[in-house]
Amino acid sequence: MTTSLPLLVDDLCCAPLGLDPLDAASSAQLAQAFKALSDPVRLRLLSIIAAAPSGEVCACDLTAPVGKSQPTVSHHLKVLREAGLVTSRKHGTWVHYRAVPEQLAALRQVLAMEMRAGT
Amino acid sequence: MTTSLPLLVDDLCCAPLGLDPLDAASSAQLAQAFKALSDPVRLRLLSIIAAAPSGEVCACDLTAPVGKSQPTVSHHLKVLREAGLVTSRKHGTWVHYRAVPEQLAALRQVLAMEMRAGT
DNA sequence: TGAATGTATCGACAACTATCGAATCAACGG
DNA sequence: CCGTTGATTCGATAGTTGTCGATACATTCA
Repeated sequence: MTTSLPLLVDDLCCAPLGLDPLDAASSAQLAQAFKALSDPVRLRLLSIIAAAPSGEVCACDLTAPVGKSQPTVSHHLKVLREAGLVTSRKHGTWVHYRAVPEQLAALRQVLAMEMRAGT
Repeated sequence: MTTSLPLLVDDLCCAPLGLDPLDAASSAQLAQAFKALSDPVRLRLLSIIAAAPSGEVCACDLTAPVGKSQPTVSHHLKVLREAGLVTSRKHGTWVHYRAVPEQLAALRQVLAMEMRAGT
């Protein structure tokens, strides 16, 4: 960019960029959260959990709907948990999962980035 | 909450799941969109594009901010384009990228899944 | 205690991805 | 025409990830 001595070249290429909209650190952190949603199985799991009437879903009821093995589902639930999208709670032998609305809201807000474009 | 540890536990593991909140097809399609956001470089690129005052950003001005090689940036822009998050427009020698607000809005709506939980 | 069941972890493998250098394509200017 | 510049594509490689079977852990029940 900015070739050597642009004489007539000033208007054509680009309007000046906006200010730094997302630094490297923030983007890395957010990317991890979005990465948790980048798998169909995890999306379905989260969807099932979030849409549960009681707000909680037993892990034992999550393997069948997604059609994956129990270790696989456990792995995906761990990813969702580490991304802060769900929380787990032991209830006797079982583990109940619950969505974290605040985290979902945070991601929603990031996707509203185009709103920040002034003028 | 409520009473804890019932003795004859048989059916009480889980409250019945909600209805199918996200079928396999939808989740696959959505996962692809989120996957496009699951990389820090792509997030920054989209952020820069979306926050541009003019609404468009030349590809030539996108390599420096993310600190990646030009082919790499081109690759990421292609991913964003195929995910429907940005559109490209040739302007002479340069290519200008523009965010797609509708797609961002669609993803925001998906993240509002917990709102669909009735009761 | 031992058996049974629900979860989580481990080990391994196949598939995918990010990254870069080099080559190729496209468009403009002299 | 060529030469320059921007953008895409290609080939290769290192790292990541989804998946499952086998295993280990935890809890409840007999």
